[in-house]
Amino acid sequence: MTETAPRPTLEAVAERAGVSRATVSRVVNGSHGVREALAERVRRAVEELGYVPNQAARSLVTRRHRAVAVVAAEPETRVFADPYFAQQLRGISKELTAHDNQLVLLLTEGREDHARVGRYLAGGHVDGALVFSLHLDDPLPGLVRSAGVPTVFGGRPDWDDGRGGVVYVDSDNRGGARSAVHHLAGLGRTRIAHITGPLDQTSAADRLAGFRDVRAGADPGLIAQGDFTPGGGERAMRELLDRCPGLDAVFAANDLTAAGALRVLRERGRRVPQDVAVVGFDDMLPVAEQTDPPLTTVRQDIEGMGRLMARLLLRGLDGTAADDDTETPSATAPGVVLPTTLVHRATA
Amino acid sequence: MTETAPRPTLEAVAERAGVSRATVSRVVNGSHGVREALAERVRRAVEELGYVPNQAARSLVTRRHRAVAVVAAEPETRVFADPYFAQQLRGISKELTAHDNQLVLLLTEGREDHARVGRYLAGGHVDGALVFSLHLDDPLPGLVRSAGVPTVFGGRPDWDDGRGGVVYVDSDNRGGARSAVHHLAGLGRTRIAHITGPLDQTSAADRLAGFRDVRAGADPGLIAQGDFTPGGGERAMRELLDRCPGLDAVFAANDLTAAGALRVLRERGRRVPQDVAVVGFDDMLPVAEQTDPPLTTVRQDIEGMGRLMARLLLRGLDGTAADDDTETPSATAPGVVLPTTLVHRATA
DNA sequence: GTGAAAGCGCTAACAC
DNA sequence: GTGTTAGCGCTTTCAC
Repeated sequence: MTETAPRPTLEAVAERAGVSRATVSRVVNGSHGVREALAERVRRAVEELGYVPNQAARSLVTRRHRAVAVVAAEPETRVFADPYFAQQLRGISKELTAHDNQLVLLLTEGREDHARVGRYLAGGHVDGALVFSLHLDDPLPGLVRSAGVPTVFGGRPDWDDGRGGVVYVDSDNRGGARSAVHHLAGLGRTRIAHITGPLDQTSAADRLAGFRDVRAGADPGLIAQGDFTPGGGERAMRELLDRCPGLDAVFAANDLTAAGALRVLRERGRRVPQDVAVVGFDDMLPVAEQTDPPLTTVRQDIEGMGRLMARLLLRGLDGTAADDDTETPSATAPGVVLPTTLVHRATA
Repeated sequence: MTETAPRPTLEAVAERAGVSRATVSRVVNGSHGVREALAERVRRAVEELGYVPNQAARSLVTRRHRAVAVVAAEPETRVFADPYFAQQLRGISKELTAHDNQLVLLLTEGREDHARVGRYLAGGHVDGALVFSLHLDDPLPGLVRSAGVPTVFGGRPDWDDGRGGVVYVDSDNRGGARSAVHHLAGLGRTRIAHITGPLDQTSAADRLAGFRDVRAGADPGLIAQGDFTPGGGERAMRELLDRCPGLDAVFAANDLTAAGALRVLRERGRRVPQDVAVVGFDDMLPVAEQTDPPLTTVRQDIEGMGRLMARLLLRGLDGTAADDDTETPSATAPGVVLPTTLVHRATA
C-alpha cells in the first residue's frame, strides 16, 4: 500500500505553461476560444506534469459529479441467482464509461439499508440513479422519488402504469410471451401450459398476461406458479402433469424454470419436443444452450437494456449523451420497451 | 427526473443553532470537546434542516473520499459466467457499507480500458482499490501499482509468490484440492483423474498442484485440461474416458466443470458414484445442488473473501476498520488464505 | 470549549 | 482571447 504523492494542481500547470489558471481550465475542459499556440503549450504542461483534475474541487463548484448510482435490492431480486443483473450492469458500465461517468454500486440487503441509500441519494453525491425495482411493494422507488434524484428504472415499476413521468426501460415481456405461445400453437399444440414466475414481479405478471392474450379461455389448470428458479420449475411441472397428463406444450416464464421443467418431463418419460414442446424466456446462454435438448426461448437484450437505461439517464442530465445513436427513444416516452425475439433450438 | 433542491450547508446549520461553523463541524464529525448542551442544539438543527455534509467539499480538504474502486476485467475472468464475482461483490459491498464507504465499480473490457482505469486510479478519486487479477499476464496489477493506490488483490497474483508486499486474499485452493483427492482415495479409488481449469489462472494452477501433492506419481493421462466451463468439462471427460476407460474417480477443478463431466459420464453409461466418484470445487449452490446426483464438492467462502478484501483495505487506509473482528489476520501477512471445507453430497 | 480565518483546487463571471 | 477575482462547502490551525 504505497503512499500517494501530491498531485499537481491547475496552478502548477498554469505556471509551467506561463498562462493563467483560467486558460488552463478552458483547455482542460475543451472550451473554445483559446489560441492554438497557447492551448498546445498548456497541453504539453499537462502532459509533462501528469496533471489530473481534482474531481472534488470541480464538483464543489459545478455541482456535477460525473457519477451515477446503481441501486439494486440484492436478496429480493434474482440479482445474483442468475447472470441477469450482471449483464445489465455490464451494459450500464459500458455506456457510463463511454460518457466518462462513474458507476457507484449500492446494494441493499433489507429495510435497514433503505435509509442509508435514501440518505446517500438525497445527499447529492451522484448526478442520477439507475434503480432496479421489480417487486410490487418495493419501498425503493418511493425513496428515490423523495430524494429528488433524476432516476431511470430497470423494469416496469408496477405502481405506475403510464400515469406519472416515470422513466423506465423494460423488455416486451407481454409481446415476447405472446410470440412464444403463438409459436407453440403454430406447432399444432392445443393443450399449452404456462409456468409463471413470482407474480409480484411485473415481468412475471406481464408474461402471464401475454400467455392469456393468446390463450384467452385456457383451462386454469394449465397455469402453475413457479418462482424463476429450477426448483420452482420442477414443482410446477409436476403439478401440471398431475393435473393435466395430456398437456402437449409448456411456456416457462424463464429459462431456469424451463430447465427444471425439462428435468421433470424426462423423469416422467415425456419426450421433448415430440410429446411436450417447451419454450423458455430470457435466452441466458449458459442455461439455454446447456439444457437437454437445447432450449427454444424468447431472447431479450439484457445488456442493451442496461445500456439504454444509462443513456436515458445521461440524456436527462444534460444534452451530452449518445445523440448519435438511432436507438434513442422519443423524448416524451415515459417508458421504453425493448423488443424480444424467439430463438429456435430443439425444444419447440 | 425531478430537479434537486439546494441543500442546507454547514453555515445554515450553524446559524440555526446559534454557533459557529467550526462547532457544527466538530459535532457532525463526532469530535469530542463540545459541551453537550451545544452539541444537542446542533444535532437538532441538523435534524430539522435535513443537513447532509457535502462530500466534495469535505474531500477537497481531507483528501479522503470514503470511496473504494473495485476493478475487474470482465471478459477475461469468469466474472459473469457464474455468480462467483457477484458473491464477492456482495461481501465487499457489505463491508464497505458497514464502514460508510462507497463502492465504485470499474469494469474493463479490454486493453483500451486499462488506460482509463489507470488514469482514474491515479487521479486520486478513490482511497483504495480492490482488484481482481486472475491471469498470468494481466496488465492490471502493474497499472494499479504505478497508480500508487492502496490495493488489495482478489486471488493470488501469480507474479508475486511471497516476495513483494502485495496484499491479497485467496482461498486455500491447494489445500482444498488435496482434501478432495484424499477423500476420493479414502473411498478406495485408485485411478483418480483430474480435470483442470485454465492453467493461466493461479486458482486452477493451485488446484492442480494440490492434486499432484496427493497423487505424486499419477499417470499424466489422468489429467485433462478444462476451462472452468461445462463444455470444457465435457470435452475433458470424454478425453479422459477414451484414454483411461478404467478410471474410477474424477476431481473437477470447479463445479461447472463437474456438471459437464457428469453429463458425459451418464452418456457413457457410467454410474455415479458407483463406477466413478466425482468431486467438484466452489460449492456454487445453483450448480452443485442441481446436478444429478447432487455434487460433492469443496466449498470456499466466496462472500467472505470479498468481505475480507474490503476489511484489509480499509484497515490499511486508517485504523478505522473492523478491529472488533477475530478473523482479521496478522498485520504482516502479505496474503491471506481462507480455508475450504469438503461438502458431502451424492457424487463421492 | 468555541470562534475567526485561511485555504483545499477548481470554475465562471467579469474585466481588460 | 486571456487574466483577475470571487466563491463552491468544508476542515483545521490558531487565538481567545
